[in-house]
Amino acid sequence: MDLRHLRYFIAVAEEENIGRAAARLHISQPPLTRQIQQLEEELGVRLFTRTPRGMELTQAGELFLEEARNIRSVVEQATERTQRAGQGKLGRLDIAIFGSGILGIIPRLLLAFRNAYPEVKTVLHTMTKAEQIEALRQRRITLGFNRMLAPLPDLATELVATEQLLLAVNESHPLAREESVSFPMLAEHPMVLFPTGARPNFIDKVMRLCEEAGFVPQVSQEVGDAVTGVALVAGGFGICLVPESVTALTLPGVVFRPLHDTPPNCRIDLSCLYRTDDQSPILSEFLETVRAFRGPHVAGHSSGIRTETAWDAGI
Amino acid sequence: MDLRHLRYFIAVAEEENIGRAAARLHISQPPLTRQIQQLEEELGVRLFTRTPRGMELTQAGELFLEEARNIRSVVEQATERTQRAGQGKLGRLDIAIFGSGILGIIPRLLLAFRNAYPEVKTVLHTMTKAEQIEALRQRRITLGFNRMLAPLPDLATELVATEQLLLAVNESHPLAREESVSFPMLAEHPMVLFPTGARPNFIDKVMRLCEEAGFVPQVSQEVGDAVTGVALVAGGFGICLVPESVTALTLPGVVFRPLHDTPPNCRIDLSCLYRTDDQSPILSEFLETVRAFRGPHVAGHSSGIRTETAWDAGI
DNA sequence: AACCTCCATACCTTCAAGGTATTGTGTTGG
DNA sequence: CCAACACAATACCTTGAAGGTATGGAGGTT
Repeated sequence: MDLRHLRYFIAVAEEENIGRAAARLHISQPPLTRQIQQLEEELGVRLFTRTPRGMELTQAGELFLEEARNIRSVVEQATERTQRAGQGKLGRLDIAIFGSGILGIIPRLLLAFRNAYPEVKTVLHTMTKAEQIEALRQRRITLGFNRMLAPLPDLATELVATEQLLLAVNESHPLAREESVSFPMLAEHPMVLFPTGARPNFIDKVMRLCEEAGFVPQVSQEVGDAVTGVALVAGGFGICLVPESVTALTLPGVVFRPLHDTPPNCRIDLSCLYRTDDQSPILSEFLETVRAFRGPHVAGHSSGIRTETAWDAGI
Repeated sequence: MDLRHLRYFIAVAEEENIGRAAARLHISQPPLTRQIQQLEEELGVRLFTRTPRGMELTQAGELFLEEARNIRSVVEQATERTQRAGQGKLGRLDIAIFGSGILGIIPRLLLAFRNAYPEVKTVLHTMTKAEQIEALRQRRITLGFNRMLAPLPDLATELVATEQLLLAVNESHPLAREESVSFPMLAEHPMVLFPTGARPNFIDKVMRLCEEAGFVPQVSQEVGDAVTGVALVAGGFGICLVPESVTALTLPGVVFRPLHDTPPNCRIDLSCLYRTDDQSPILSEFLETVRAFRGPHVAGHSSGIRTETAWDAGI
């Protein structure tokens, strides 16, 4: 049995006349007669009683008509859903974020994507950079957000945004009295650094900037993520350089101060990471959303900065 | 798209290898490759990613696999249900019964049929003989139960059973003192007759039997059905001849007495009536059940009596 | 009786599914 | 590093079934 048989059967059942049904199907009458006979033979069931006025459904035929219409609609829905899946409009996207990634840009980006593609279920996983790379290679996730991603042969990156660095200080700290601070002013002040773990990371960036400013920072503590770093600042452990998105987090006693006289590379990137061999249309659509989102939000700061450039600036 | 495409797709998706899938489908590899390409092209969706180790489903392909399996099972169920419908094992049977038909044999017959064909929904309609004939011609019912059915060109009958006649009398009536009664004893006693309506009917039978016994009955009242007749006997309106199945109905003050020295035609038939042109397998199965049921239950009384004979004996 | 309207049958044509042989492309093993 | 292997893709041929035209045959109507 074929879907063609069902289409023909439905037409004959509705027209109650083979000739008219054949016209509707744009075929001639004899083949249609044969297809119906064939269908009846294959099922072993008389679907029509032939009357002088045409074809009349038997009770079994009535039942089969309902079933045939049902099959038709199930097939239609299946193809439609599959096509939407093929266009990246339906499905599932597993995304990894890092610890403080829930602050700032990422949630707004995810919201924009979910509004544009409501039928794509996004699943968030919190992972470190190394875990993200591992998970991408094992295909447990499709995309990861992170900073300072080194180029890898099997993984590609797409810049999402670049952010300013800000100084987080305790309100009782001498530097809190400044409107804004410059790099050399940071020398001699104990500094909280993050994250621990795989290099290169934000620590290297800070170390290099300090070095360029002519000093080596005093490390008071190394911690896992920016949120913990700011919490230590609140506790008086020292000062801490953070990306601007961390200001979304307000802790009592902590104030943020901009940096002045900073070199052009004194910005930190936020990128997403994915398999170069991933052809998933959902990923493509997500990356399109990222590009569209990056335009209005980082224009003037980093528009035109390519993945490679972001990396070069990163270390 | 064809059901063949779905079958092939499922095989390839399950084997993750066109060659093995082709072997499983008993075709060679190249046609299968082409069918899959064709399916992808028609849907406009890549369903597989070709790897050196075989075929791997894309996300859209995973979705389509679920859909394809679903379609397959829907089609299987549709054919199976249609086949059962074609064998008369699934569907609906509209049956008409007459007023007192709910007494006696019919409910037992219907129960037997429902046990044998649990998926056939039987719908009962109470109709007079004339209404049954009309409803059969309009196809509103498939089968009617009645007594004393005259042969009609477009309708056929099947004898279900023959029943004895019994005398229903009030317990205070003189005839109630007899163990059994003979026809001549009925003369002079006012008699309740039924049913009113289309002839020939039970009245004609009773009138003829009285005539053969040499008297014309005194009619005290004509009523619509046996139940009303017996109710009038309870009320003292007179005596009433009824088929034996009416004894299922016990009314206070009414007793039933057998008739003795009765002629062989002093039995009343119960038959079912259906269209001669009705090919419905459900009807055939029902008639088979009737025949099987008639055997053990009326053996010795009327086995071997054909439809025509029943009628001949009826009037 | 002639005609009309159906469906069914006979016979031909064509197109696509299936087969065989082969190529191309990655991966693996010596 | 080359040869062998495994896989899908392509080229080309064969065949079977779907579709077309012409016609038959049955039941009903004027």
